[in-house]
Amino acid sequence: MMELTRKGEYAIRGIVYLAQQPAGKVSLISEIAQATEVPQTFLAKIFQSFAKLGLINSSRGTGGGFILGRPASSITLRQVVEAVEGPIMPNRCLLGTGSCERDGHCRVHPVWKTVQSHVVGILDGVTIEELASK
Amino acid sequence: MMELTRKGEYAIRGIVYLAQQPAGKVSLISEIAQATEVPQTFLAKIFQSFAKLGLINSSRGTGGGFILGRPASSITLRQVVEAVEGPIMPNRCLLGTGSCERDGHCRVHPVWKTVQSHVVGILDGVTIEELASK
DNA sequence: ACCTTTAAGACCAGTTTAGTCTTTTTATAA
DNA sequence: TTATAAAAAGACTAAACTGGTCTTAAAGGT
Ligand code: SF4
Ligand code: SF4
Repeated sequence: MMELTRKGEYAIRGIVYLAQQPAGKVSLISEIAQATEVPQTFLAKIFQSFAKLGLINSSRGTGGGFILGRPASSITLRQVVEAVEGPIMPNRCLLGTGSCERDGHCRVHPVWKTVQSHVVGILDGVTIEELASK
Repeated sequence: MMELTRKGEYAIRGIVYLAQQPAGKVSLISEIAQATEVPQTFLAKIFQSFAKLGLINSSRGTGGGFILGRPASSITLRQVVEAVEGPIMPNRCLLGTGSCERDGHCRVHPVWKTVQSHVVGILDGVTIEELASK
């Protein structure tokens, strides 16, 4: 239960690799894919999601590639995971009112809410900078 | 991310219903399915998993049905969820050594371990008795 | 015998996962 | 201005998983 998909795992590996590069260095997707042992075309998709959210900046053409969009210390593990896997949501009823007609009197509902806030708290407490340090 | 499946949701509803019945009362799968708004044949499968683990007792024939296998206070939400969804496992590398060759130096690994232990702790801290009280 | 009830397992449509492949766009360099 | 380099976009796919259904078998009661 609650397993991270390959996409999430690869996403973390990819952005951590970026954070480990010297400041200002632009990395090619081919280079990142090889270093992180992730299929290149799949990683490219993942990085597109990051770029849309501003987590990384991309540039095309000769000398192009990827670079962190903001300091590694301001990117949390939660942001990376949610960028590719969607919000952390242990049960459907946490989305909003009306998603389950039982949620008024349901005793299980608050348990899932607790789980959600704990997991969010843990992942928000870890930055990519911390993960990148060796 | 981390969403409980229908099977897990239905499993909880079903066993909580059983716990809400008067002591000694045997419930039919048709009755439970109707009360919990779960497809009957699907719920039957779920209850088979419970029976194998001893969480509930089943008997066939006239007068048969399902009854809790042990006190609701000694069944935790974790046991119920894991019975149908498998172990709580945020990432593959938590299964055992060797599942990821990076786990020695990996900084992400301990984060998933923390997530796992928190979620397990929360779900183990909730009994079906608590969920069944009205 | 006959009826009731769960057990077991085959089956299935739809969705998601984990990618691949091709074409297009943008940027640099000769 | 042409060639080259690189990411972006999107179509496509096989395999697995989800959320069930259906049929037959087994066990128990009358
Ligand atoms: S029954 Fe309770 S836990 Fe289940 S979806 Fe509804 S509100 Fe959430
Ligand atoms: S978190 Fe680290 S140890 Fe776990 S699968 Fe990812 S790289 Fe491997």
